[in-house]
Parts: sequence; C-alpha cells; structure tokens
Amino acid sequence: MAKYEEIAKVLRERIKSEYYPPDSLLPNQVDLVEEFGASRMTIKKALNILALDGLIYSRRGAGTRILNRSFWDKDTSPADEYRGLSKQMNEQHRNLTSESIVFEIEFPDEKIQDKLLLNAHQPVYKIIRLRKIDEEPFVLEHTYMPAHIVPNLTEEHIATSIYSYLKGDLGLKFAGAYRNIQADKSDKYDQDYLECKVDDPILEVEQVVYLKDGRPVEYSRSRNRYDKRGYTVLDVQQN
Amino acid sequence: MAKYEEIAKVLRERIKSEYYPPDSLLPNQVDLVEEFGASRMTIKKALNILALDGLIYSRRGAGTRILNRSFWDKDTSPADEYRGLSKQMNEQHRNLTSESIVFEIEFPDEKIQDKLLLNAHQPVYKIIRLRKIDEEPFVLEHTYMPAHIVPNLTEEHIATSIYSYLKGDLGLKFAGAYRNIQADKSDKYDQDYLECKVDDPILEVEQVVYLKDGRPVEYSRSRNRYDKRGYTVLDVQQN
DNA sequence: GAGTGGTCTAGACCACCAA
DNA sequence: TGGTGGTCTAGACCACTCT
Repeated sequence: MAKYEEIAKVLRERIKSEYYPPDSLLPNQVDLVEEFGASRMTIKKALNILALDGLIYSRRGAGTRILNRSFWDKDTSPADEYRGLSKQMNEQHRNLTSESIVFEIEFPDEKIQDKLLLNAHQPVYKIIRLRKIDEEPFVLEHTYMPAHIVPNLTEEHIATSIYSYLKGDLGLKFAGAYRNIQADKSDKYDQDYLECKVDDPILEVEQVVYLKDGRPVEYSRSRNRYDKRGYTVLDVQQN
Repeated sequence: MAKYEEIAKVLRERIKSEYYPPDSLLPNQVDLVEEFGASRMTIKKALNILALDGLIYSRRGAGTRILNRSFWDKDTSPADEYRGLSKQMNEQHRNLTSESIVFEIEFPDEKIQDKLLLNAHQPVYKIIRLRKIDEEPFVLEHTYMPAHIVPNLTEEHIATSIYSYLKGDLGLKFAGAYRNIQADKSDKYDQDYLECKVDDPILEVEQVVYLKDGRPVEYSRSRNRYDKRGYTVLDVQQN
C-alpha cells in the first residue's frame, strides 16, 4: 500500500473516531508533513482521497475542515454491488441471504454480446438471484458473466458471495463500473419474488463492471424494492 | 486555469475529435512531458482528470488507453441539476422551457432547517417549477433556497436558469452535492403536471448543494418521469 | 501581513507488463 | 530486459483568507 494511502487511512480513522471532531480544522499540511515524515505532495494526495470521499473540505487560505457526516449516514446504502454487497451488510450486522433462482449457461443474445464485448459463440452464465435482509426480499438481480473469465462458478458461490470468489479465488482486479439508474413498473417476476404490489415501482440499477485489463466481467440489472433501497451519490466539484 | 487543467482540456478535445482514436494508446507520459513542457507530475495530474471522467485508463507497464465511449453517450443524461440543466440542453439543441408553478418566500419547517442548516427565523424561497423538453414535461422540481444567500431572486430567473443567476450575477462558487436517488409512486401533483398515469412510477433525485464556503444553498427534490429520464454514474476504482 | 492550501518542477526509484 | 506508469521528494512560487 502506497504511503499516501496509509496516511489517508490513519486520517480517516481519526475523523471517524472524532479524534478530529466534525466542523473542526485539520492540522495544516506543514504539520502533517512533519508528523508523517512525508513530502507535502504526498500529504496533499492523501487529503485528496478524503476530499473525494466527502470527509473533509479544503479551501485555499482557510484550512481544511472536517465535514458533517449526517447526510451521509442514512439507511440508504450506495448500491455498488461489485464491491460486494455481502461485505457491506456484515459490517452493519444485518443478516444477508441469497437465493439462487436461475443458474444456467447459455449463448448470449445481441444485447449481452454488445454489453460484454462477446461474440455469439462465447457462452455466458445467466444468474438470477434474490437477496434478502433479515428474511425480507429487497433486490432481484439479473446477472450475466462471461464463462471464460469466470470459470467454475457454482451455485454455492451464488448463494454466498460471487465477488469474494472473483477477487479472492480468481484474483480478478476491478477497474470500475458504468451504472444507469431508472425507475420502472414492477412486472410479474418482481411481484412474485420481491413480494411487492402490482402498482409498486421498482428502482433499477443497470451496470457493466470492468476489469483492470479492460474486459467487461458483468452485465446486470438489479431490481430493488422502492421502499427498501435507494442510491446515494456524492458529487465533488473539481474546482 | 491551472496548467494541468489546460493540458487535460487539450487532451480531452483530441479524444473527442478522435485524433486519438478509441482503443488506441495515448503517447507515453515522457513524450507528453516534452510536448507540453511540463513536469511529469503535472502530466500525471492532467491524465488523472481524464481517468476520473472515464475517457482513458492507465495500467502500469502497459500504457494509457483511450476508452470506448459507447456506453456513456446514451440519451439518459446525468441529473446534475446544479451544473445548470439549461446549459446541458442547449448543447444538445433541445428546446428546454421552465414553467413557474409556485414561487413564495416562507419560514422553513424542521426538515428544511436541518438540510439547509438554518433556524426557524431565516426565510427561504420555495420554488416549484416544471421543466419541459420540446414542450413535453419531464421533471417537476421542488426547491428550497435560503433567501439571504440568494437575494432578489425573481420569477424571471426561475423561468430561465436559476444557476446562471447564482454563478454569473451573484458569483457563487459550488463545492458539490449530496444526492439520494429513489423510486416512488406518483402523487396527484406529479400526475397533473408531468401528465403521467396513476400507476406510473417516479424517479426522485433528492439533493443538497453546497457552496465552497460550506454553506448549503439548495435543497431540492426532482421528480422525473420514469420514461424520460435516468441517472448515469461512472464509478472509477481508486486502485 | 501572516498563514494557509494549490501548483509546479527535476529528478529519482520502483512495480508492472510485454516481448 | 526495456519501456511503461505509480510514487515520492525537497523546495519553490503563487492565490487566497482572515484579521
């Protein structure tokens, strides 16, 4: 782990433990240079991470302030599936379970070929799974993954955590994801599995996840119960 | 404008004009150092901006590649209202109009006080406006703004662009925004103005926008027709 | 005017990828 | 093994805020 990441980690913990209280000023960059034995560029890089996380905010001439995290700590968690939803939930001491509904291998149709940059002869896994928190269903995931990138996927991985298999066992490294978020009407499928009413809306998160080498590894549509899940975004202006 | 921003701007134009074609490699950082007469740290900073925008992707040892922008160029535009929706639309040669439905000044209730960090005696503007593209309604915005930060707001500003008034005339500078995106059922109000059906869902974007000095300047809920508007997010992994 | 963060440099070392 | 990007330094200058 890089030095600036280490420093960011230490500072993040100090902020979370309120060793640096909300609304107070962080020590200035010169002092941090002394404490961590790093150059100022490195300190700046560490602070930049925390700024992108929305934990601090720096202004030229005025210092660096710890932000209130009140808005951030809502019940609505960011829907970044590929970081591993199960990890998020464990941290919150919620009981997350997954139920495999469809687990097949098939040849991709045109849409899937386009999203995953495949041709018609490269098979994909088709997975539909229902995820529950404390026995209550909240999201129905329709997932496609190229079989040659994710070999030997089993129903057991699906019932627990797909991403711990990808990251841990297969050693895949992720570059990021494109997401598109929309509202939609619920269909018969949603109503059955999510146990929602006919006129309940659905929050759909469509995403393509990419590996570091540029290959797409997942295309999925997550259909969330509108009363159980939101999506939060922090937008930090560059200037 | 900083040197690294200038460089990023030039490179961005080269990518958009396909002077650097998609999937090809960018010149390496040492060559860019020569071309722009900058240090490598500065070049790296410029490339970092483009990476956060999802235009390029760098890998140690392998070079920096121009990404396909196919997924990005969808009809669904990012719902970052505070950058000025009217500006986005002009660029796309669409005819955006705004209709003022409510324009009042009042004392904030507890929720608004909490979101905008106000007390009960500090008045706020309450604005409801309907926005249309080519005469078709697509979003109904419920907006609150502190009157002392945004003085002399008029119905004319609301009918055109609030943010050009804030940025241009008042010279306000923005730090960023927190957003929460959810699906919801449409209420009578939505149905009337957005001309949607009783069982049509709504995509709601709730946001608090902050100024550079840390003061919140807007709390709003944007209720979007589910068939007219989505929200796209690019998530770039830090490592 | 004193103190703060933002930028920039020239050079160095290292980790990684590809041939 | 050679070329690439990632990190780090020590110091410098500048823009801004606060009082």
